[in-house]
Amino acid sequence: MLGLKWVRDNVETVREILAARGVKADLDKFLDWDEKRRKWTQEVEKLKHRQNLYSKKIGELKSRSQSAEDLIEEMQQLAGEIKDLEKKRKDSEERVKDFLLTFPNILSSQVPLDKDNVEERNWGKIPSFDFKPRDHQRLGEELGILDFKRAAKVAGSGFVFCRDLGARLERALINFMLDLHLSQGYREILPPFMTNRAAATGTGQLPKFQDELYCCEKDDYYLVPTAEVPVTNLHRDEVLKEEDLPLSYVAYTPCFRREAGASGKKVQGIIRQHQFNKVELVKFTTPQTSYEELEKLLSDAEEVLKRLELAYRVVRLSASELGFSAAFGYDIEVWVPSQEKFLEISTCSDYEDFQARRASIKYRSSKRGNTHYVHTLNGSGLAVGRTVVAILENFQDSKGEVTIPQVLRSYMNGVARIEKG
RNA sequence: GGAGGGGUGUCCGAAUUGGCAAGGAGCCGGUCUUGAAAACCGGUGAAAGGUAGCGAUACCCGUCUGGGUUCGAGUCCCAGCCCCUCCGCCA
Repeated sequence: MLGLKWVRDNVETVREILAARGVKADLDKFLDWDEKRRKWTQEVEKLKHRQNLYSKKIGELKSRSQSAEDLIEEMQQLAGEIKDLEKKRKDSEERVKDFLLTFPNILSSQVPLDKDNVEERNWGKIPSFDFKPRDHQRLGEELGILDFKRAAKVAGSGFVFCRDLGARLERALINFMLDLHLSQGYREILPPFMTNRAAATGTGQLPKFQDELYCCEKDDYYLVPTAEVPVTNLHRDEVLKEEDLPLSYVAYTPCFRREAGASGKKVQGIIRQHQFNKVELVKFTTPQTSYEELEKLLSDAEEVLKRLELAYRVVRLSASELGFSAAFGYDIEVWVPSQEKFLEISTCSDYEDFQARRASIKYRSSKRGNTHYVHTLNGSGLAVGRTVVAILENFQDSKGEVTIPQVLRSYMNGVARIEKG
C-alpha cells in the first residue's frame, strides 16, 4: 500500500507508475473521495469537540445536582448530526482505503521501463546432448516417479503423485535447500499453511488477487500461495528493534494456487501445478540496507543452482513483469533442455515499505526514537517442483535415466541414479 | 462442540449507581556514595492513526475488534476474535 498523503502529493508520479505497469485505476475518483473524506472529517471533529465540552459540563452540573435539561436537549440534536456525518465520513474513508489497496507499488529507478526483462548474468554451461532430450513429464512417467493420471483421479488436473525416488528427490531437495540457507544465516520457520484474511491482505494477495487463492469459506481461511504470506505476517502489527534487523527467515511450505485464467494455456507436466513445494527466503530490513540485502538474498538463492550444477541466468524484471507489490526484482531462470530455453525458478523482490505499510510492520531506531516502516524482501530459494524438472532434464542420458547431483546423494541414502525397472 | 472465567500503557493492576482512565513496577534525571545497589526527590508514561497549520501546537480518535443504547460508555446490550479452566471428541 502506498501512503495516502504521498499519493495525494505525487499524483502525476502515480499516474506514470500505473501506466508503466499497465494497471488501470481511477485516480481522479480517488482524489475526489479523499477530498470529501477530509471535508467531512473536519466537520465531524468540530461537532465532536463541542460534544465533549458540553458533556463535561453536564457532568459537572449533575455532580452538583443541578438541572441540565436544556443542555441535554440541545445535545440530543447534536448527537443526531454527528451520527449522520460520521456515517458519511466512514464511508468515504473506506472508499479511499479500497482505492489505496488496489494501487501497485512504486517502481525503483533501476526497473527497466521497456517491456522486456534485462539479462544481468548467466552461470554454468548449457548441456548439449547427442540424442533428443526427453521432457521431464515423459522422463518422470517412464521412470515411474511422476504419476499424473492417478493424481487427476484423486484430485484433478494440475496435481501429481511423486512416487518412490521421485518423492525422495523432492524431499531431498527441500532438506538440501533448508540446510544450505541455514548455513547462510537464515532462521528456519515452519509456518501455518493457511492464513486468515488479514494476513493475505497484508502481503498484497487480497483484495486484488482473490481468484488466485484457495479459500476455506466457512472459516475465511486462505491456503498459502507462497510462504511469503505467513512469514511476512509473522511480524504484522509489531514494532521491531533496529538492532535486530535484518531478520532473515527460511521456510518450506507447499504452495496452493488456483491459476485462474492460466488453464487455457497448456503447460506440461509439473511446471504449473495447483500445489507445489517451495523453500522461501524472507527478510525484514531497514530502508538503508534493503537493496544490499536483496543482492545477498539473490546470490543465496543462486547458490542452490550452483551446487546442483544447473545452468541459469538472472534477469532484472521490467515494469510490466514486476509483481504488484514489488518495487524491484530479479528472476532466476534455469535451463530446460526439452524447451531449449530458460524457465523461471525464483523471483527475488524488494517490496520496500509497501507490505510493511499494509501489514503495519515497523522498527524503532533507538530507545526513544521514532518508528519507521521496515522494508520487506523475499525470494524463492527455490521452487522445488521446477528444480526437479531441471534435474531430470539436464542430467538424463540416452536411455532416459537420470544421474542425481552429487550434493543431493547424502540426502537420498546415497542413491546416485534413477533407473528404469 | 458444550459450560464457565478473562483481555485496560513496556509490564502488573484499580476505576462505586455510566460523568476528565487510579496506583505501582519500569524508564529518564537528580540527591546520597570511592563506585554501585538500596532509599529518597523530580520527571516520563494510553500505542498507532486522522484533521488543520510552514511550524510550535490544537483538536478528533483511542481500555481486544465491530456494531448498538445514551447528552455522555472501560463500565450497559448484541456479534466476533484471542487466552485460561473444566467436559466431550480426536492424530
